[in-house]
Amino acid sequence: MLRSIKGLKDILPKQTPQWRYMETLAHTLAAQSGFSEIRIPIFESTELYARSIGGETDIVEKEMYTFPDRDGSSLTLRPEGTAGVVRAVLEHHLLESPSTRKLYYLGPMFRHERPQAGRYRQFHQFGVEAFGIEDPFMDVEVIALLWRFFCSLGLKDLTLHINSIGNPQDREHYIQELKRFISPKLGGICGNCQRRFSTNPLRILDCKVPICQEATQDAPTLFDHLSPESASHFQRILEGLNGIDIPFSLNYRLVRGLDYYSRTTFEITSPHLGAQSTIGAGGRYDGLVALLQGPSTPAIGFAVGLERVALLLPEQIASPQTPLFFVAGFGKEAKPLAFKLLNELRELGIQADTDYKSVNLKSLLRSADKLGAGYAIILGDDEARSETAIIRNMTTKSQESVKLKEISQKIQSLAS
RNA sequence: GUGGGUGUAGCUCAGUUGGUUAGAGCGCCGGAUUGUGGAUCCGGAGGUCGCGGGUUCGAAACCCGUCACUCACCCCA
Repeated sequence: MLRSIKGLKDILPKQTPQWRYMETLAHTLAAQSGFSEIRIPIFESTELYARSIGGETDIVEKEMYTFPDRDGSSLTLRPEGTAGVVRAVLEHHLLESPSTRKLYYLGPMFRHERPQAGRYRQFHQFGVEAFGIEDPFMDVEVIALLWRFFCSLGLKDLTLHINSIGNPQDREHYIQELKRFISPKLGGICGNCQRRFSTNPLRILDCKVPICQEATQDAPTLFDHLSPESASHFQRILEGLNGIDIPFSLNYRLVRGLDYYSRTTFEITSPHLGAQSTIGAGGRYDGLVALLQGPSTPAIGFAVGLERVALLLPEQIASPQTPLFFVAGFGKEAKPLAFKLLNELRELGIQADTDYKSVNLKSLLRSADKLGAGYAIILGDDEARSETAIIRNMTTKSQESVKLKEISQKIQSLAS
């Protein structure tokens, strides 16, 4: 049997109502907060991602779907949304107008990772980006939007983790300090962390191996090495969150995996998921626009992993529906008339269906029942001869005979 | 990339220390008075037991390999 590609998932009819629910809410809440939708391509030049995400990161080193175009240039399926948005913003001069400085997107991303609960090779993100504002209230606004999105979906037991990783200079100083601290303990930490010591020392802080956690227990914190500007910026964000009653957990060990992050970083986790418990995360990336040869522009954003959110949603999403009219036409004479009626109902905007597989009244009504029809329109040869049809209410079982000429009008009044 | 777990009907799963026609529930189709659904009862269809090899008189079961799925490491949304 032909199967889908590893790590790619079909979203089946049973699940699509959940997805529509999430997507609708994303559009609504983003628009409420003044974000405009942007739709960017699904692949870009490899260089864009390599430069913005960082050449040393796992994403760029081993997770990108990279392929040559016909002319030999290297293209990559987008592994995240921010880089493409920044590229588009610069290409179309969107920073010039206040109305296009706050953007959001929704769509699939691609990373070649080993699939796992809540981790797929094609996954969907809802993300926002706000450009040009350094004010801490902007950080709070973005976090508040993320928080509101999850609360509106009814998600429970969430934790907002927040930290400031400072500006690049702060981090440089801190990394030196951290290395000095860990250096004498190097023999006593896990092999992974020994490797990280030279590649990405910050990551040692959030290693889950007990011996590493113990070794870094009294390590200096990045928080204590923030420049006065970064520290006060961060302080004002925390005050802002308190001011609007968003609970948070300070997590001095929260590091982000992409190179472009600076200062504020945050993530929201759920205890009901497996190892991949982060459902939304983001932070500032004040240096990225300039890195991509734009004007020096502060920016902040987040991304939500929609598959992970879907895992937390109840299976049944109640969607208010208009009643379904099931047209049960059978018999040589009646069937064409029934089809005509079916089509007419649809033209009128009424939800109507039938089942061509069922040939007698019994099986037609069974189908009507299985489809959850509110009414069945019974039209057999007897009715055809008298130019009538029977409207049967499937819940009350009451039914009445109606002239074909008047039936669509009658149905219209029942449908509303 | 590394490790663990699991592969039997459309779905969820039984299947005894290896033993002859591989089962159940749900779902699907049909019947129970000719043109009236759901409940009940009865019947039916549907399976190369993931695939390949081996052990054996005999393998769904044991062994080896392989593939797929899955969870975890890693990483991240």
